[in-house]
Amino acid sequence: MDATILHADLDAFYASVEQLLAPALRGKPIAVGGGVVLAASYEAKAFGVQSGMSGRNARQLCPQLIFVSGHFNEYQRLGDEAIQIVSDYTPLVERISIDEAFADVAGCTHLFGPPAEIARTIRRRVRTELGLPISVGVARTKHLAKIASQVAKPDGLVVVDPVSELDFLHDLPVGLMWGVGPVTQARLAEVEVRTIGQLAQMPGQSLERLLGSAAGEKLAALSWNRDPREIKTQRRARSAGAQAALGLEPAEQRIYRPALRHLADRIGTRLRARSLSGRTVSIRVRFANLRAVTRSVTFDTPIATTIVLAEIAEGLVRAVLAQYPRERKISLLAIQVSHLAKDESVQLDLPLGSSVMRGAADRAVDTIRERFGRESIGYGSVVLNSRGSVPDAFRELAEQELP
DNA sequence: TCTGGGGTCCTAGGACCC
DNA sequence: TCTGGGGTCCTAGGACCC
Repeated sequence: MDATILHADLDAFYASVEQLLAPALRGKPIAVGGGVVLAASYEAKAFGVQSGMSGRNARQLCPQLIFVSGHFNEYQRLGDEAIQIVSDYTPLVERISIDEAFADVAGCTHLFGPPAEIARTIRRRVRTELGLPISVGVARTKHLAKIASQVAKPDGLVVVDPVSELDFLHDLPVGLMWGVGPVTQARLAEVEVRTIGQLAQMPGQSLERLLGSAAGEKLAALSWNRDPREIKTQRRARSAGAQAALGLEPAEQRIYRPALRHLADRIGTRLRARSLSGRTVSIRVRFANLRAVTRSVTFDTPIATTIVLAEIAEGLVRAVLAQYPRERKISLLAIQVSHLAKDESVQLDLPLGSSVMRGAADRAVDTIRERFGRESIGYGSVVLNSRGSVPDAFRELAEQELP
């Protein structure tokens, strides 16, 4: 089998877009965001600045760091255009996020040349047409292609020849593997496993004892480059959620009620726009000490109505707070809706009643927003504009396309 | 290094059914 | 009164990814 899987990944995407838009920022350490670093340029990463980090910490690591507020619409547009360039060569494209996609070019090499040639063309076009650096990995499997693009960064191309796959793979650190994060890495380090080759040498049983059966089995297979995953052009959303960091607020109804309504509103709008609804509603409450508790309920009938979602969530939050009476402050609230299903005939067979009225009210709000914008009507963002909050535009970028 | 917001998948225990 | 085994679903928590 040939190496026909490409993994294309825009480098330090948000930061690169900012440097593209403002040439004065090129070559300088910059961070998108303010209170929180949403993205960092390579120059900033060299100082240890990472996304997710608080702005204060980032500034400590890199005093000359330049903060810029994001051009979120540009991220969406340029991300779409980059993926479009990949799609010019094959319909088998699996978009992973705004700035990253897999592609299988097996069926189009007769038109465009060998995979490595296609990868070079994509990189050249993204550079000349969009002005952005993109790294590409080419290999026989998705996992290896993804690792290859990481190794290729920044602004590089790595092609893994099928005859030397294991030579390439086995010297690399385990942290490059899909599914190995800080916890797994630490557990492996305890048994002196640091490279993928060392992982491959571990007996399957001890690996499964260390990491659990699913993870152990998966990593064992990946370490020998056995990756059964195929390119999925369509993926089905399994949940939709929203969360808000509150800074630190009293655990009182006047705080959590409007916050939950706002979150329920965000989720409800997205679900209804796709005719989706979900049977399970989960909430998450994080206390002052960052300990988080989740509660969920599952119903026979699916839900997508804002006010129903909000009321269920509020009930769950109240139950949590009653269970932890000593926790007087909360730092985060979240709602998730899962067990999603497409609504075929939403209200048709429901008896007339309050839920129908509520659904109608939601659709009216949805319509008004389509016409006049999201801010024109709805639940105020009362508590949500406090310290830790992030622009709505950024949230929208993070949302997965619901099918 | 105490950190935002969007997700996916896995595990372990318990309820319940056959 | 004590006892099996398999399967499915739900819940709570956690690891991981971008």
